[in-house]
Amino acid sequence: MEYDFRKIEEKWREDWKANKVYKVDNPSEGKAAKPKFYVLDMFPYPSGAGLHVGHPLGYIASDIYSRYKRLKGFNVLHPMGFDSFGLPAEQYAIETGQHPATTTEKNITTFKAQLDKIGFCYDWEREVRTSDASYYKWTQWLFLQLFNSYFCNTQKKARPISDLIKKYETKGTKDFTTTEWNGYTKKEQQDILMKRRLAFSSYGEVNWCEALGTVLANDEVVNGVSERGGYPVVKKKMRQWYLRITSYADRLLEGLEKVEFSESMKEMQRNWIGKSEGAEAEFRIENSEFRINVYTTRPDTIFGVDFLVLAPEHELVSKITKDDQRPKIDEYLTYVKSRSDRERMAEVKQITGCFTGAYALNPFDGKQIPIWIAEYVLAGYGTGAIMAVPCGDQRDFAFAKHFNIPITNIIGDFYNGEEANPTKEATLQNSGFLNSMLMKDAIGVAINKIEELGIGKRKVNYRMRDAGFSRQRYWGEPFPIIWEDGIAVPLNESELPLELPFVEKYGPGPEGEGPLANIEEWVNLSWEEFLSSTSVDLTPNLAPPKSSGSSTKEKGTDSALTYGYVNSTVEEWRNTLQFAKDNRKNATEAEAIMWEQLRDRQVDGFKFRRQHPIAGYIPDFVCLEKKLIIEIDGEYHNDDEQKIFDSAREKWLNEYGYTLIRITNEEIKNSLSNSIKKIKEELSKIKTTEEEAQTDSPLLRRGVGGEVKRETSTMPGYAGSSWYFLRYMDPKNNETFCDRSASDYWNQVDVYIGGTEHAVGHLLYSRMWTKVMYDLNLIGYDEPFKKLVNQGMIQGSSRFIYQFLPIAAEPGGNEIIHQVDRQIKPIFISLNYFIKLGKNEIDWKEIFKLSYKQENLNFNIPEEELQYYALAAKPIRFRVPVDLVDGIELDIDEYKKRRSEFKDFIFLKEDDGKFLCEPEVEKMSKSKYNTVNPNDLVDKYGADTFRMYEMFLGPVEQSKPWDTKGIEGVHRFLRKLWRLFFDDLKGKVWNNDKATDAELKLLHKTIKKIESDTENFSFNTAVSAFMISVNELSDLKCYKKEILEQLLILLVPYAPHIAEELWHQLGNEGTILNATYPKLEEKYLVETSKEYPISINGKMRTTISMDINALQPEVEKIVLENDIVQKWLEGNQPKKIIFVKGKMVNVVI
RNA sequence: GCCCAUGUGGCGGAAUUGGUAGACGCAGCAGACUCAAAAUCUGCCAUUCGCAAGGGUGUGAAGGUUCGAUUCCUUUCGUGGGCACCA
Repeated sequence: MEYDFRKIEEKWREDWKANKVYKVDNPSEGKAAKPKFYVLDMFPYPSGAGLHVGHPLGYIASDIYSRYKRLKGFNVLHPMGFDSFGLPAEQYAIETGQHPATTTEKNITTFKAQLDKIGFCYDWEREVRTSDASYYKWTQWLFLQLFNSYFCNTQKKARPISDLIKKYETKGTKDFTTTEWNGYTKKEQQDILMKRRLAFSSYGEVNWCEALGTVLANDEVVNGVSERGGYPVVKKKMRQWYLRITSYADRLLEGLEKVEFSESMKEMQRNWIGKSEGAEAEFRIENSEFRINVYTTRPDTIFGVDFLVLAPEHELVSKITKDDQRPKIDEYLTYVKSRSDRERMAEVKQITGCFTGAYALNPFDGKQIPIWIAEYVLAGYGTGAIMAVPCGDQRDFAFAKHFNIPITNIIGDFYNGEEANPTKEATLQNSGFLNSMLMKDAIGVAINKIEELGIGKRKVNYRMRDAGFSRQRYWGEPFPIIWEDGIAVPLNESELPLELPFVEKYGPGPEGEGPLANIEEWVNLSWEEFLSSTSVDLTPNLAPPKSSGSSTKEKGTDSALTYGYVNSTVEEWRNTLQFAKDNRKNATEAEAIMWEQLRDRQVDGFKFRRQHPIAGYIPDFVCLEKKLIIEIDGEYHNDDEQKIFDSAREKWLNEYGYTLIRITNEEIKNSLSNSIKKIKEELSKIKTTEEEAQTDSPLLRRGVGGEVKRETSTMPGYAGSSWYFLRYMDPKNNETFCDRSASDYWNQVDVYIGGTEHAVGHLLYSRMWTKVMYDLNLIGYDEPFKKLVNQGMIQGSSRFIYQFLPIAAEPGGNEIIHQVDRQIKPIFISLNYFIKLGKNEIDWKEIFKLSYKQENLNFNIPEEELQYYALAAKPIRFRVPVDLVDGIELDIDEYKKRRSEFKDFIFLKEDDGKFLCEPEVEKMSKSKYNTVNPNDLVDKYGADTFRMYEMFLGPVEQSKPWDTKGIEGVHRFLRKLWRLFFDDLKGKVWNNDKATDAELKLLHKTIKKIESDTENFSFNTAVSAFMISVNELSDLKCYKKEILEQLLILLVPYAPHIAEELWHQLGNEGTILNATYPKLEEKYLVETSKEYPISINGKMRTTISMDINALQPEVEKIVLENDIVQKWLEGNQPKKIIFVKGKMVNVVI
């Protein structure tokens, strides 16, 4: 019986699928739950190119670990999904017109088929896709949680924005009083709140390309022009959404202490957050009331300040520049403006700057300090101004030298005049009250002094900025936001998901807006949407007003059924709002008196609004919390006809839960207190639930008329990936993003596997979201990933060949005098000729001659003509597809078949007839012709071989170039394993014999090694341990079920198919995945003797077998009797004998 | 410029806390089986001197600590990745 891996693997894949062996259940209530374990891969972006061998590396590692944990008795969650929103699909759509949803769907199908072939244990019922409306509904919902939250600086956590509003309304802040707050317009209030929301809108600079009419990502801009087309790109201010991740800077730093990430990963995140502690200090400017605030981490060096530098954009620049310096400053400012950020960053060597003519005064000794501006100081960091200490900072030093600014030395011998020394260990000199202090001690002293003098304060600074959260693109989550007269109004939860509308064209909208801006009917809400998104019915009365003359008051004119304003279009609703506005200006005397009593929460703290439309009706006063309406009635209400209207209106209001009380003009004028008392009584009578009490005005949601339109940008790629790990726990829930019981059970991701490229982006954002969700009590933990394993990148191994096109040139000149000459054929040269050329060991003339000779062609070009060709000879480098290369040898015939234009070219081969390519390691990518498709390898060797080979390549964390060569070895191993069970000739060889001690020792040695290697993600050494084990079992001719069965269980995580097959061949029922992991029995591993290495002066010379329990005296005796040791001693006594029990012996001579 | 990682045979890579450098595999060489090939099996395989026994040299380079260093320290060079001229 042969190892027919194709049949076996297909059989078991189908069996596993049919029996749902990978289905993972959340624990049902009351049932005792197994311990959980959550293994997560970074889900892929389903690109059109499909998987290449680099992708599965991490997936195989996580699959092995998941299966291992399952065998160890855990309930393992190991899901997979797709990060399916993103730019490539949109670009592809622009190029081909295919809708991103279509191509994405297609790509996912390909990905899934590829993944399934490798035999991963995903429970596909838990698959998530970020571009599915059922998924992004919750991305939008979470965005609204961010939008509706603020960061409380005292509690250091997110809290509902309503808490902040309450505070503003009742207590005020240091910036405004309660009265001021209540007096602000809604727009003003919302603008203030926007400055605190965790998801907020603000203006920011983007890369704007006028020619393409679009905003570009940083990597789409190359050297100041667009990558596509090379059009100029400028900075443009646009309204953008941001996440206030800076508020979480400290907690993101602290959180790193309690997660298992690699040190380098933590370091990268720390650098990104860039926390620095220092001080802000004020420098007075000579003869001026202005002061410059600088931020410094080294206040100890303050006596070494020789100049100040402002960022060119600093607001004080124009104010302090002296007249005689102004032309120069202006010139410099023009220069800086012409330079892109990229240029300002790129040219490190070039020192530029300009003196303002103004001087600052050192706050401690009053020394005059010249003030400069320079582009190396950035406006966005710190205060945009620095104090320059040339003896301690290399950049400041270079600047001082360049502009001949005298340098003060405050560190004595530590400064050599040649370069700056940023030490903190020097003893300070020339430093006033800090003299003779150690710099690192002086930092604190200096800060204290600064604070004491009131010229500054201790300050913590962060490099990290708030995260841009909007993209002017189509293929992303639409924002659940409607703009109403410049106010961002969130959608109701019931309106989610806000689905991405279908479009035909993906081009940018007007003014750099995203493609969604082109869809008018989507941007401008329809009346139905407008209605459905409000919290009350706005159309109680659809009948139109009779005539324009008499219908501006609420009194109807023709029938009892007409009692309100008509709202059947957005336009009409705006009219109603306008009427309400007008009404407020034309209050009656009684209304005015009453308003003075009701405003500003004077009545028992309840908020009243006046002339505030409730649907098609505008009451005089309304308290929305209690749904209490107060009408101030004039005499016409005594009119019979009006009474009909009034009672009909009241009935309608009652239906909507409103209470109405009427007070006449006279009552107010005669007895105001009675009227108020009446209102108070009514207020206390009405019982409202907490929820009702918090209901916002329906108008808060739908503006005060004017412009109403949807947000047209979409969310960035990391929106969906910031929380997907939670959705896997409860993927189908339509009531909530993830049920709390599910997130409590599965808890944190125990092991997260993925590449380092996400070190600062995705990992920081998802950590932030998790913290927000935790603060808002949506989940029970504030770090998403307990342990992170970084898989290395599998690089491609490209192959290059060199071509020589014979183009003749005039001697001494570059001008080409002949194009391709018919007489000389184009030539490809094998690698060694190229190397020889580089070393001038051969020249082109010889290459020509050799090539012709190789092809048996007559070479008849005169020598004097030949030199023209040689002069112009420059080899052209070509990539060749790696699948045509064996090692570095190119299959010329196949290559000529594929590239027919080369069929008549000469390929100059090596002496042994081989044509060699130049290898180079690069990123694996389709465009570099160096991708290897896992499917091809699975077809050829099987999934088990492929899995084990990927692991065998080296440590998971390490980057390495792909090389298919070694896969044979792993395949041989599996076949050798198979032969322990079945022999090609003899058939079944496994038996039920009792295992010997030696065999059991081998088994348990293997268990120990495999278990610890798997636990430590050292899969490459585990594979080699399997090989050793199988080799030894073969040598022992051990075909015993007792041993082999255990070995199979160890092997399941690595090679699940063959393990399952042999498990069943041994007569077992049910999947091997439900087997129990072998238990290590130390007793089989006990050794009695040890082969000690014997070193002479640290150099190993021989080994001696000794009792494991032997002690120093007997060991010394045995060792000294040894012939080899004797020889080295040459009759002398050793100086010392070092004996480490169980390790080694070293004889020192 | 700064930060992180990394450097071991022809190749991928092994080597608990400092304790036999090169496990395992690939490639290569020699041999067995075979009409032959495939498959399989056996042996050799860092380098150098030597017939051998046995030595010398070897973990990017140079120093250091140590009885002993691939491992720890200092300096330095190369490669890969990240960044922000970040005060």
